[in-house]
Amino acid sequence: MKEGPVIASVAALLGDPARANILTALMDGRALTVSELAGAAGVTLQTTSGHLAKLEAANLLTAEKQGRHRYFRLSGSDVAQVLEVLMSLAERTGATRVRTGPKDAALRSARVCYDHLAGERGVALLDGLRQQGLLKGEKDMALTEKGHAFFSGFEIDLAALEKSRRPVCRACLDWSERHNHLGGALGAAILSRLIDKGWVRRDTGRVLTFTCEGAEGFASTFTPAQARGSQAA
Amino acid sequence: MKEGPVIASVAALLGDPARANILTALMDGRALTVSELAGAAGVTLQTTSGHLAKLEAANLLTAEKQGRHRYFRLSGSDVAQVLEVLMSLAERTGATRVRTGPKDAALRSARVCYDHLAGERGVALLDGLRQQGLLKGEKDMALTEKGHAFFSGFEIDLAALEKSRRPVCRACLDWSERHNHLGGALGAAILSRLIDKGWVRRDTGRVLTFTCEGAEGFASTFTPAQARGSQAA
DNA sequence: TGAATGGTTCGGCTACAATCGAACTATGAA
DNA sequence: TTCATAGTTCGATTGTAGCCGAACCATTCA
Repeated sequence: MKEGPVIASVAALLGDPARANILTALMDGRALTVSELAGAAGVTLQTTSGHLAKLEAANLLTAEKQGRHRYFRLSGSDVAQVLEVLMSLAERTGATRVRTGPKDAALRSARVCYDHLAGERGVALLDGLRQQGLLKGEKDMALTEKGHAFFSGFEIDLAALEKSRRPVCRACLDWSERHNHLGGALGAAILSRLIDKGWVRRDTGRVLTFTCEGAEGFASTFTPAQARGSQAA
Repeated sequence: MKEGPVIASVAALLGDPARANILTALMDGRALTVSELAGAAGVTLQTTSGHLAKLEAANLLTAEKQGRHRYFRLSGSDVAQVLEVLMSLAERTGATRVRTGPKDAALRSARVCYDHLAGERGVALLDGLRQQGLLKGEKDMALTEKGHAFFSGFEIDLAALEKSRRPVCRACLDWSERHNHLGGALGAAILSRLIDKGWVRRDTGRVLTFTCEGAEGFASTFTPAQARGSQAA
């Protein structure tokens, strides 16, 4: 049978510190150049190039060339999900060190997971959508009629989303919260809309910052009145 | 920040072939001795001992001594879940080689994931419970009243399950099916009940075999009439 | 054209970690 | 007691993979 080695090869790829840094740097879903990744990984350009070749060969990353740059991104949100699950395990087993710098708190509050919102806010978003009856289902979720109406009001082009081969709604396990948040095409669309509206700002790394009116708007839009009470700054 | 290394250390543990074999051998939730694991890993006893020490230090395994044996088991079902997710990714990215021996098909049909039912049957079980309105919710699922009644009829002591600190219902991503199946205390209890009733037999490894009347009983109990049609042998 | 920037390839160095033989401890059986 | 089985510890070996310096392509800009 030998199924062990199957997971071993991919796990070994994630097991090198430099590569792990590269992958987590890409968890925000953006595409980065080799030099940027070299900076994130803390190794030289040559070394980074070698790592990227391996990751690409294993289909964990995809590359595209633009001018004299090569941009790398995760090959799919499932890669990001594996990373989140691993962080979750690492935390449970206490492999976690130092603990909670100031940035850590920000990460727990709101961060980008590949291309959608994660952290407390991400979980709150999904819960809110469910409580308002806009979304139904468990793993393969779907929008209700009410949900369709809601999102056209929110200026999201659902028809376009449904055309792509990417699932519209997808549950994604949240590393810090241990609940699901909303991924998929809709999750991505919501985040980009939040940014467009100026509700959310993208900091360096994966941290997302809610503006003042953004926090209010978010809460009143997605978090129904009865569900409030635990909304940190 | 350096969060990369956090996942790197645990991923590196999973990345060694011998250790990966050890862990997958333990995925059926049973506790195995050092010698048994040495056999599964294909290395000598000394080497195995070293690996086990590392895995235990990282809290991925727990050990207990019994006479002159030492039994190792996964430290929790979350470890099993990480392994399943990794397999899932390995399959998607095509790290999978040779493909589908006869045993592979059996594994896809029904296998044990830590201590509960996985594979086609596992997914069917969860779907069936939902369709019959016995279970509700998405990630943190819960039994409905109807569900409570149903399982006392099935001779499962729910009160006992609820006393343990382990969650009663837990969604667990299925490696082969890419859907959820039912883990948690209830998932474990159901599987052990299925075995007690003689509906399911545990083969070597993780394969589960349904007896003839077991397959019938399972279908009529958990799979409501309208959901049938795709039940392989 | 030449210069500068972004990436890749090559070769050699280094370090680490997996492995096993052999010696040692502990439990149980005769 | 003595023997046998289960497991650990130690030391030495080995292989491999990460790393970087240096040289080499490729693209853009002047």
